[in-house]
Amino acid sequence: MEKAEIPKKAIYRLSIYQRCLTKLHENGKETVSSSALAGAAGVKPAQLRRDLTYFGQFGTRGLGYSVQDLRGAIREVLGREQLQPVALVGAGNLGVALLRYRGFEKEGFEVVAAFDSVPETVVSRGIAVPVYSFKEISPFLRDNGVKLAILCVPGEAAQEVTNELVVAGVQGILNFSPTVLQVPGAVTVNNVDLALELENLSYFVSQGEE
Amino acid sequence: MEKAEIPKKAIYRLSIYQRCLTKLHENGKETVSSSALAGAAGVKPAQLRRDLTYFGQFGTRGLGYSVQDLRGAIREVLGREQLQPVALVGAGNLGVALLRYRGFEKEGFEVVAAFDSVPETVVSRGIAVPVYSFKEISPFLRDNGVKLAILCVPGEAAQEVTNELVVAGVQGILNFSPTVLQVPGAVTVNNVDLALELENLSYFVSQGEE
DNA sequence: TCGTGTGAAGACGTTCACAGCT
DNA sequence: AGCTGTGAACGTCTTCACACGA
Repeated sequence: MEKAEIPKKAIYRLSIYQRCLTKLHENGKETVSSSALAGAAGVKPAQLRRDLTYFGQFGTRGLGYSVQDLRGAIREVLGREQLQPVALVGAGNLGVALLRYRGFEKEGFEVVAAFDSVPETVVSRGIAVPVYSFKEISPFLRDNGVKLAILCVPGEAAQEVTNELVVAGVQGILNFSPTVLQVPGAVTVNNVDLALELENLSYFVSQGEE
Repeated sequence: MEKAEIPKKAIYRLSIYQRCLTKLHENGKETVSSSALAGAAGVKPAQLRRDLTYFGQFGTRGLGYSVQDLRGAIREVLGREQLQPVALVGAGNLGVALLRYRGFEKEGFEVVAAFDSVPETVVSRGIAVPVYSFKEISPFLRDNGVKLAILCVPGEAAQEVTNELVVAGVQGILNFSPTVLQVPGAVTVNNVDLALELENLSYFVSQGEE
């Protein structure tokens, strides 16, 4: 992997650029300048150009970028060429909430299965996804080539379940549990910690009072 | 505000340190060294010490930190001395999911009200929080001194609703909508973008295949 | 001339390494 | 002796400013 020098934040911004490009595309725009696109994405033009050059040269000097082409290029970089299957592990309060939410599917991810330690207890109202026991994790993920997992188990169980996911071949984990996960270098963990985010806001709110 | 030089990431780490301290406290530990606490939090000892010195001196040289005292100090820094009321705006799929989740309350935040453009349509099963119309946002938030909001409206409505929240005195917004919000400098926005996180993982997963 | 691509500078955050207190 | 607190070095990301091509 010779791309070690790409900032992780740049990958996030790539997704944002893509959204903006989609909007431009829907509005019939065919080309866009770095300043226009950067403005829409909430970054500086130089940053946008730098981010893109991590992956190649996509623009035409004096003209800008082709909305169509750039969109395709970013999609390819992000590995979103084909639909990615996702497993959801831990169908407790938050897990079921996310299953009901289904916002992932709109964005091109398919939650193909859910797993819970006690699958029978999962209230299945409004859930279109099958719920299996933890025992099925390894065989199912392997057989279906699932490489992405959404982890919503309680903090105490998180590491243990994670180990199982890693053995089953999962390479990316979206971790909603309040636990710092230990994983091999080849596995990526993105943490979404709702309590942490609120606590963080709390700090800035109390700042303002002084 | 003379604390402009504190990295935002440091505030997040503070929350993590606090969780570790709580665990240590429950285990009856009275003091802890920077290396032990840093290990539990998944950071380097020097980073932990640096983070703490942004806010003062809490340790004893040759000895370490008092678990109890440090916990109190961090709590104070984070502005978590008293219960913070939170409003949830946008009771669609995700909004209702989060109301059902109730994981915030465990961590000391109270969701005091929800708002929706069509409050009548909100399925109230399992929701203990009153749902009001958007019109009520300003008076309610003002009267109840709510300074934190969780925003779960669709992307198109996000900026408009945000403006209203800002006028109503909200200073911190946890934004689940896929929109880059424009807010005055005194307002903090933390973005939680589930699709973005999955897309990001998708990049790293496809990296591994090459 | 216009806007991209990029070397160089700058800002920011992290880590080192050790001075200094207990 | 042990561990914190911190100046200084380092690495990383961002921004500038301009050369270069369309």
